[in-house]
Amino acid sequence: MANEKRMDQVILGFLSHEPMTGYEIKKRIDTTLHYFWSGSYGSIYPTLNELEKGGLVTQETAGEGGRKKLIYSITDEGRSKLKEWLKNPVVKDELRYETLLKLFFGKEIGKEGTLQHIRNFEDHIRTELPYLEMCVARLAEIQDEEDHKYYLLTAKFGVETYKGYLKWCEEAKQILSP
Amino acid sequence: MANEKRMDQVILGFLSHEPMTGYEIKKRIDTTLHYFWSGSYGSIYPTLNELEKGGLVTQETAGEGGRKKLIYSITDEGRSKLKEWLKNPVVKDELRYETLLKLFFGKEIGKEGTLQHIRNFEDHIRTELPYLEMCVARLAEIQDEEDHKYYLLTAKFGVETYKGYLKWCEEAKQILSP
DNA sequence: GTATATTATATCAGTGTGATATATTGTACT
DNA sequence: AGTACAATATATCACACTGATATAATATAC
Repeated sequence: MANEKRMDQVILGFLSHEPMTGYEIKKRIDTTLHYFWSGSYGSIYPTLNELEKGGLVTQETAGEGGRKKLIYSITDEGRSKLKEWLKNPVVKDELRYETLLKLFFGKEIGKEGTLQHIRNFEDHIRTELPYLEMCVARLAEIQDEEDHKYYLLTAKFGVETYKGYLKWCEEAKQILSP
Repeated sequence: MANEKRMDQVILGFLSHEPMTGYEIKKRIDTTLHYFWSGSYGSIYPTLNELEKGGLVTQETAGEGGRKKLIYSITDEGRSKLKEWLKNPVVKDELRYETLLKLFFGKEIGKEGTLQHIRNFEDHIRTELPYLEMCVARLAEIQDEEDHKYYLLTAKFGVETYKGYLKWCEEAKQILSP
C-alpha cells in the first residue's frame, strides 16, 4: 500500500461536529488543524465523492438562488468508521522541516547563510506564538463544554513546541556565532 | 506545480559529503535526518537516475565479484545547484502528527481512549530522547571540525522539541484527568 | 456601476510513500 | 560443511496528496 489515506478521517471528523461543504472543511483545516495538519482541495473533493459513494456521508444540494453548494452530513456508518479509526493506534507522526535540512547541509554555504535561515524560522515562530497563546487562553476559560478540552490539548501542544523552538533558536545562533 | 521536489537536494547534500550508493543514502536519511526528514527507495533511485541524466551526479559501477553496485558522485554543476538551493529561502516546514489529529477529534471516543494515545506518544518520545542526547553530547565534544556544528544544530533541535513534547504530555494528561 | 474579494467545486501533473520483487553477500548456528 | 537468516543493493508500482489552475456565482467596497 502507499501512504495510508487519512483525508477520509479528517473529513469524517469535521462532519461529526456538524454538516458542512468541502470549502468549509478546507477553511477549518487551515484554521484549527493548521499547526499539525494540512489538506488541499485536490484531496478534499475527490474524497467527499468516495465517502458519499461508500455511504459514509450524505450529500444535500443547497442552492439558494442558482449557485451549486453541496452540504455533506455524516451517516451512522460514517460515525462508526471514525470511531474505529480513533481507537486504533497511531500509524505515523511526521516532521518535515526544510529549515533543518538546510541547516544540516549548511557547511556548503557557511555560517551567515545558515544564520539567516534560523532568523527567518525564529521570526515566523515569534509571529505565530501569540495567536496560539490567545487560542489557549480562550479555550481554557470554557469549563462546562467537554469538547473544548480536546481542542485545548492540540493548542497547548502548539504553544509548548513553539516555546521549545524559540529556546533552540537562541542555542543555535550561539553555536554559529564566532 | 505540485509539491516542490526536494529529494534532489537531499541526495546532492549527502553526495557533497562523499560518493555513495542509493542504499547508503537511504541509510543516512534514516539515521541522521530521521528526526525531521524521510525518504524512500521509490524516490531515491528514480531521482538518482534523473540527476545522472542532468549531469548533476556521475555514476560508477563498482562490482567486486559479480554484484551490481552503483556509486554516485556529485559534479561541480551538482554542487552549485545544491548551493543555490541552500541560499534560497525555505519554502515549507511541515508537521503532520496523526496523534494530534486523533486528540482533536477525541470527543467521539472519550477520555480513556484519548489518554492512551498520549501515553503511547510519551513512551515513544521517552525512548528516543536519550539517543538524541547522546548524539548531542558526542557532537558537542568535537571542537575542531567545522562541519560537526551543522549536525549539532539539528540534533539540538530534536532534544529541545522532545523536551517540549514531554512537558506537554504532563499538561495533556492533567487536562483529561477527572 | 463595476472592480475586487469571497464562496464554491473540479481537475491534473508532479512528487513521494510503502510495499513488493529480485538477487547477492555476510554471519551465526549446528 | 551446510543452511538459515540478516544485510546489502537496485528497481518498480499503485495509491495519496500537493499546489496550481479553471470556472463561476455572490457579496462587498468604492
